[in-house]
Amino acid sequence: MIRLLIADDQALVRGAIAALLGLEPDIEVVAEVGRGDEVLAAALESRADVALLDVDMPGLDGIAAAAEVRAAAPACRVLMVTTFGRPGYLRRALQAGAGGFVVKDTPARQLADAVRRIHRGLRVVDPALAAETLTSGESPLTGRETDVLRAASHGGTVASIAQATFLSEGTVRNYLSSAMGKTGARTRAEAVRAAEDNGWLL
Amino acid sequence: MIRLLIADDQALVRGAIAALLGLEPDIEVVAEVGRGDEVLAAALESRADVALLDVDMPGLDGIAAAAEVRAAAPACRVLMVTTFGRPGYLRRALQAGAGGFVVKDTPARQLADAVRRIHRGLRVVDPALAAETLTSGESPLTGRETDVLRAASHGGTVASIAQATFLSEGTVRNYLSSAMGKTGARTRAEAVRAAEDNGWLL
DNA sequence: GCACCGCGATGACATTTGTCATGCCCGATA
DNA sequence: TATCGGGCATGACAAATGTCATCGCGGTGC
Repeated sequence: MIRLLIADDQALVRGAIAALLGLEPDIEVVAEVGRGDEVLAAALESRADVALLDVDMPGLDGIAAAAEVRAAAPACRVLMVTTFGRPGYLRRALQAGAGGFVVKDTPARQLADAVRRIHRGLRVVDPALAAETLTSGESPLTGRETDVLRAASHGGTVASIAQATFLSEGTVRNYLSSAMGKTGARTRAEAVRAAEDNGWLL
Repeated sequence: MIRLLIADDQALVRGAIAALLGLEPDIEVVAEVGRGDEVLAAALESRADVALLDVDMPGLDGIAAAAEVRAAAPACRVLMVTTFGRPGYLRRALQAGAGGFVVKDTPARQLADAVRRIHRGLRVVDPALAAETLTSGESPLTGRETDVLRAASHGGTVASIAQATFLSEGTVRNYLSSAMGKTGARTRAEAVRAAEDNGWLL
């Protein structure tokens, strides 16, 4: 019997996945949570064998939650599930100790198999996403560039970004410019979008 | 027996919801599709009583699909499901003939009840979202303002927006400026975000 | 008919943004 | 140690963006 923990912020999806996997004879759903910062406690208390974690969650994102689980409950393996197949997500999830990574538009019947593979210690990675990750490479953005771009992602002015990052306005413009160069964007908004699509802002 | 059609672009979610509702004794899932432009044909062919439609789908968005279904298969009632509780979505969904509207973070067990209510011709609307919709009001944006803002939502320059909308650059700047005024935004990107959050760009 | 309103357009203007040359600091390397 | 390179920071300058006043056109409604 595989003891499974499910973490997803959308209650409907969480419950539906629980119902789907609950139909499997060898899987038992022992915990369901809707926030990243509740994952670890639930994993410990329920003694789950496998944790199915969504990347986008309030409180703590799924990748950080995966790292927590791997550190404090090494017996519990992690399978990440996400809506967005972003190269950077896959890379960081695996670095955080996740055993697998699937996107939400994979066929439903494959999910149970993925859980079983993870439980046996095997790796499960979407092949297309893996290829994309390998070709896209790691983030070319430097630390401050990432900070500034993340601050810019809400759409504010340079002045507000400068305040948020404790930098001079000129410096902010500089980092934005350099980030735009590296992403091939002609606009700040394009750069933000490109970086988000690659998962470089986490 | 309620004959149910499920439309959602994420195969995993679609399958999981099918599994969840398939457990109900009085519900039978008779069709599953992953694109908006496949909804109508599937509804007709499967003679579904209720269509469960996600808003975000490729091909044709769920609201347009709902209008199609109501026009060509009036016997099939529509329940919209969405990730984002945007005021404008609810308004337009109901105008398109949907009988109900639920967000994906409602508890899973309520979904079956919602389907039954819809089947009986009742209305199902998330109360919090309804309140937000009523207070936020209809879109204050004029047609062209919406067009320009939508074209701007990808982050391009004024020149590219002008090309895409067949307008002069000055005119584009004017519409952007006026949209920014109406949304209370200080930046084009902020205006885009505000309009998206309200569902005004659909 | 006439006022009104949304749409499309223009040009001038002040601000904001993006680009560039430059300098500092620190760690790596010859 | 001397030098090099990369990340970090700044200010000046050019280009783009946002703002404003104004105009003509075509419907709508009184």
